[in-house]
Amino acid sequence: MVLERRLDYDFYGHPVQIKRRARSARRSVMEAVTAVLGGGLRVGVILQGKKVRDDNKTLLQAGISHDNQLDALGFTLEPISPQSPTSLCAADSRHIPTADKPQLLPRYPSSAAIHQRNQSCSDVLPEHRVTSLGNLVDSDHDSAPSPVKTSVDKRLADSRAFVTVPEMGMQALSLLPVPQKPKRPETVQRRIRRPFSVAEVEALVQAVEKLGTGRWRDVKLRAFNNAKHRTYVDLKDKWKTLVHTARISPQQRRGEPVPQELLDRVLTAHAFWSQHQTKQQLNKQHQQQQQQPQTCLLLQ
DNA sequence: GTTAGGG
DNA sequence: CCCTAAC
Repeated sequence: MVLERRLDYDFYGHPVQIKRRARSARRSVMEAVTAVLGGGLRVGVILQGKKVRDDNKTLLQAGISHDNQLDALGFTLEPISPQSPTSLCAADSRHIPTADKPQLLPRYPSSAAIHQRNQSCSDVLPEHRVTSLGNLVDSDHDSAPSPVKTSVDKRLADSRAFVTVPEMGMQALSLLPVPQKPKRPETVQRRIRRPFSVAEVEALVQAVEKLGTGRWRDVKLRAFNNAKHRTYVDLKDKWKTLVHTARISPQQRRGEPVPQELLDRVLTAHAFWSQHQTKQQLNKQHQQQQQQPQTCLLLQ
């Protein structure tokens, strides 16, 4: 179910169409609601007098029986704790400057979100050197400054309002109008961009040369086990761009130049493992074709 | 949770 | 980087 389409932008400011599905819906709703309320409130859900904290838990897990009517639905509006680290890192301001007043619209609607995303709040990374061929890429200085753990226990005490809506059923609630166009859909926290250093590229190339292009989990564990901000998906993506970079003319490349020697190794490894994958697929097909007659014989 | 690709 | 269908 495609909920909406919004304009996003890639690194170079080119508009990109992104399909947003149910998984992203909750973030959007939270942003819209908080925007309407002025950005100074957080929204909690209350069912049958019990506060629903963990969205991943079922109502039953939250201690709420399901055999009752969902007529005891309510919500809380609480001020965001002033202790919450609402400050943003410098690298976070990627959005186009407008007349908006960011101070009135905190990027983080909840402290939980802050804890999830704080990792991205480190600034430009200092360059680090490769010391050995093993786990050369570490992330000690990459990891973001540890956030201040705000106590969430006093949130209930800070509640300013508690409203129940017994008349409103689930259906009506789901139809509550949501602002069609939040001022800045871009408010969805996105990981800060962290260009791969030459050292990282070196580590990636060496790992792929050894493991191939279909085991990114292992590549991550092998060469980026200490780089928390580099997921195996990131490594897969980086390899893709490396192959592309190696194929285009040096004049078209941007960013910190990658030594040609590395790019050559990229192409070599890419070619090698491509054939490797093709061979394996052929073997697979041959095995299947050879098994077919056997099963036929067995059936006869 | 991983892989693999398009966006 | 993000998003997600497939596995």
